[in-house]
Amino acid sequence: MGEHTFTVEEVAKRLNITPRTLHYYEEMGLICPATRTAGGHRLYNDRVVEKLSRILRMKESLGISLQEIREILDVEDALEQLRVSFEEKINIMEKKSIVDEYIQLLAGVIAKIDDKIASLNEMRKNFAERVQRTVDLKTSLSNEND
Amino acid sequence: MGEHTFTVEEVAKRLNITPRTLHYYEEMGLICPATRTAGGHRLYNDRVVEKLSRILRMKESLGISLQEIREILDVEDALEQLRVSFEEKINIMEKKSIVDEYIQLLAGVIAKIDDKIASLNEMRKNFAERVQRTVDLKTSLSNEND
DNA sequence: GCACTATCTTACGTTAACGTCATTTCGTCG
DNA sequence: CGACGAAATGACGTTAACGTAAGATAGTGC
Repeated sequence: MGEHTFTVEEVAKRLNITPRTLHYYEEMGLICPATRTAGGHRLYNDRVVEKLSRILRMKESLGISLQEIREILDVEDALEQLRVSFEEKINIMEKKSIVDEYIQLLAGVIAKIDDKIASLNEMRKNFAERVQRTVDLKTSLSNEND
Repeated sequence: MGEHTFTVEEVAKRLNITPRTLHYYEEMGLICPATRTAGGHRLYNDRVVEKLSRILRMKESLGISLQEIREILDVEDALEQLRVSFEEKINIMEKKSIVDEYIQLLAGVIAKIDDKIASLNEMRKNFAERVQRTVDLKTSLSNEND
């Protein structure tokens, strides 16, 4: 029952990026391969591919840096650790601090997303108006040869 | 009835950028100052400031390069020329070609905007769910000290 | 076992979008 | 008019996010 794994090239092709990008994201501490072959070749699984596609969406749509993405992922990982070892009696205040940090962070991200959506809607409207005026211009151009 | 003009620093402060950015955008052919003083100091007017804030919005919200922005602005300028000298009997086919090019270009931009908005909405939903789960976790943490 | 292609690691190269001097000239205010 | 803070014009520096090339292994099909 070994889960499905992918080579570097398979992942790259699937996400429409290059192997170099995978290496780079690993250098930056954003991801790490699920495992390696005896010879040292990287093997990824669905979980990592999912994470990667999230990273790419954040980068592309949200336009934030890999550094900022890393901060989000780091807190998420800490949170995951917290869920897994939930029963462990590590300092409760410390747990709460991680949770609060995450909520704060995401609140900021969501606010940013909302701003962006609002701005994009405005731009869309603006561009649509320009297109409309240009279509009108085109119409009047057609009536010019009479 | 000379229109209001602004110095480099005034514009920079107003748009929250640096003078260097203004110089750079001018180098790239994105803008040019309305006029200059006898001594060569740049003077901007409201029109240029408006254009600049559009450029910044495109860059920030749309996340496109200055190069792509320039292409849009170039076609807009050609279109403006066309409106101004509308009566001139320059080749009608040429006019139509400019108009069509602009409509094509903006259609692409608008499509991109729509994609982006859709993607951002998805991400927003995803993040909101994560926040919700984390808030739940926090609640269960509060019940831990009993 | 061998040929051939994919990967690995290391390291230097590249591009966009400015930042940061340095030097010189300009605008203006007492 | 003299000083002093902006502005101009080079020109080199910087950073993020990869690209690219090289030399050495690893994986794979026959």
